[in-house]
Amino acid sequence: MIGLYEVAQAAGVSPATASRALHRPELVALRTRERVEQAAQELGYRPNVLARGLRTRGSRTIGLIVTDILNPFHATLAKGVQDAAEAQGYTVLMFNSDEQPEKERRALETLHGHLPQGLIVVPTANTRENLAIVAGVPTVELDRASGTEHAHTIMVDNVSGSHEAVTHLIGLGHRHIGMIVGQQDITTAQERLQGYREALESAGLPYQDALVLPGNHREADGRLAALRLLSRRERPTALFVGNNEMTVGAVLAVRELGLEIPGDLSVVGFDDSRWAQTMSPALTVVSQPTYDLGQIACQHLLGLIAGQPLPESVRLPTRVIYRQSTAPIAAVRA
Amino acid sequence: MIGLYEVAQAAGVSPATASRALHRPELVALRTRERVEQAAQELGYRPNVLARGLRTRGSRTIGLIVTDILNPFHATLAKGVQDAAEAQGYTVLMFNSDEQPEKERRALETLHGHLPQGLIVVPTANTRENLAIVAGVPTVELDRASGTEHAHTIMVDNVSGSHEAVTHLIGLGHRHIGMIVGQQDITTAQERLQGYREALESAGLPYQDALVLPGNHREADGRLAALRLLSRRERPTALFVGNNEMTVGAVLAVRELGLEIPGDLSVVGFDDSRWAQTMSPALTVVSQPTYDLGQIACQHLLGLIAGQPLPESVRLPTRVIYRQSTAPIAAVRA
DNA sequence: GCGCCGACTGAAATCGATTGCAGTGAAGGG
DNA sequence: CCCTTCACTGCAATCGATTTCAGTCGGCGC
Repeated sequence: MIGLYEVAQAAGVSPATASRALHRPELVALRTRERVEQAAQELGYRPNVLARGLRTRGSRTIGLIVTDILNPFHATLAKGVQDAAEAQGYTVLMFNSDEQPEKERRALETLHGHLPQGLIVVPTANTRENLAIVAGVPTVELDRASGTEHAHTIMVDNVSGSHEAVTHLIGLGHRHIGMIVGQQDITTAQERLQGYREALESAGLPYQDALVLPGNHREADGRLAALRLLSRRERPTALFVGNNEMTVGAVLAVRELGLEIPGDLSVVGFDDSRWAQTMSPALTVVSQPTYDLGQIACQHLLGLIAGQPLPESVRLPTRVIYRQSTAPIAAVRA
Repeated sequence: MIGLYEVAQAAGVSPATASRALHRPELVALRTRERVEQAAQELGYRPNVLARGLRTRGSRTIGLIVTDILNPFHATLAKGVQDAAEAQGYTVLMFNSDEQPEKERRALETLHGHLPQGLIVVPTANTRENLAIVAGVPTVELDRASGTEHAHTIMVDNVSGSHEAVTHLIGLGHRHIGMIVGQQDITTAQERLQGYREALESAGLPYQDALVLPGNHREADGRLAALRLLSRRERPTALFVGNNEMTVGAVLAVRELGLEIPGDLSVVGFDDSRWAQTMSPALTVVSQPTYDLGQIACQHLLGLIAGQPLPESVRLPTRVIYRQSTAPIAAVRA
């Protein structure tokens, strides 16, 4: 392994000078610096991040914990974070919590040993307690809030997105609008439900508990919830699903039941995806600036690390994309 | 920060003994060990991975470079690798090359500084040269081969999968079978094309260059290639697409042209996905044991690190999943 | 009772990079 | 011509964990 020592030898200086030449150029004579730089170049010197991190307590590493890398939403977040980190010379240590607080805890413990300079986490139900493990490390919560006081959060405007989507359905004449929503221990699910309720309220429609079914964020849950909801005597004419995975399940359930979209049922999903774009009919969705969310979270974190004053909460806008899965209720009645 | 020193103090021993107590228990008296363990527990001691890695040159870290984390295939590989690594107490440093040799090189350089104990890479076109950066580090090539001599590779049986898929189409009576295939600088693309050729040959059908169009692995390329192929005077009656992303593009192109699947055209894709399962009609595909591929690659690598003798090349089987996107040609003629 | 063995423990070196402090030499001012 | 100053460089300590080597101490055999 080529170490600083070898470079120093080759350049005929001490390791101390070599070190300075490479990252504090102003402290070293020009000629010396050039010799060192050339030696480093020729030998293919790469600093040992471990040694440097140990000494400076600054590993130029940040941690990222997402809940499910197989979910394209999270994969996109991760890419946003990574790209932003790489642009600033930071390395990302990524972990999956699979939505399990216990796995999240283990990930945080592992991470802690790597002395990360910052942390981005998509919280699970227990994140507030788990974060104690990395107390003192600048942290940004992404997509959801853990409830920790004064935590920095980067989220989207779930309430508005949800509100707009449901208002759209109401505008099409729908009065019985079902919702499949995530567990209420997660802020995104709470907020999306809130948007649904507020939209109904704005339109003077009653909120019916029976039309709202919870699911555990995954496809299978979405399918079961949709099957139940659509088997009711008085079937909803529209369905709003609170996340991307459950939307897939819900659409499959609709097909199983032999219902036509949007003829028998209008459907709106939360979070756009290639699947939503290419299924037929293409799905109307509340889209989120997912990649930006990741990038901004990372930039925000790097700002925190640098000690910049930053707002505690950032909300990015959501936007409804109108496609072919929603239609006026008239079509149904006809 | 709680270091080994603090633990040692609390237990009334030297750091040396504390260190041994925690990971070489047989060298320490039982009572001492218990005191140290309890102290570590109470103080919430977590070893500093940097210091340990520096000293032992074994960071219990492996590197992973995939070409596109947004591609569910790669995300699944990554998850397989991560799960296997975590099970053995290894941490994964993941990078994206975005199919760009230059980004791959940078990733390798960064990785090198982290002294990984092993490396798993999905090669790009230049990997053979780039790997010089981490010479000496046990490396496993995943999904593709870089061409490096004596490299360890974990791949699927592309030739068979491709062969079986095309033979299936031939069996349905298809004689003009188009193929959209990746750039030939990547082994998977070469092998899939080879399977296509061999299947034709086995059936005594001629290979027609004009029916095979290359694409750069992405959706847009698949779409363009399909548009070209399907606009020919003598339109193919079946289409075999060599990877998942291009398949999406191809299917979109088919829709644009107003063709029915499988009525006007049978389609087979390579690599299963949720999209393939839920599009209508559901897509016939050559499926790969993607998650296993990642897991096995990781286990293989950990085996190499441990110095086990292992075969240089591992091939996992592919399997054709017959769904609704393929039909007898009779239906077309009728 | 003496000596030896073995089980444990601790001091100190080590990994590689960084950095406070001190030292060197040359230049410049008086 | 001497002293100060400043630019530059090197020594050595440091980060935290591991590991070699050299003890220490009790116990056991003879």
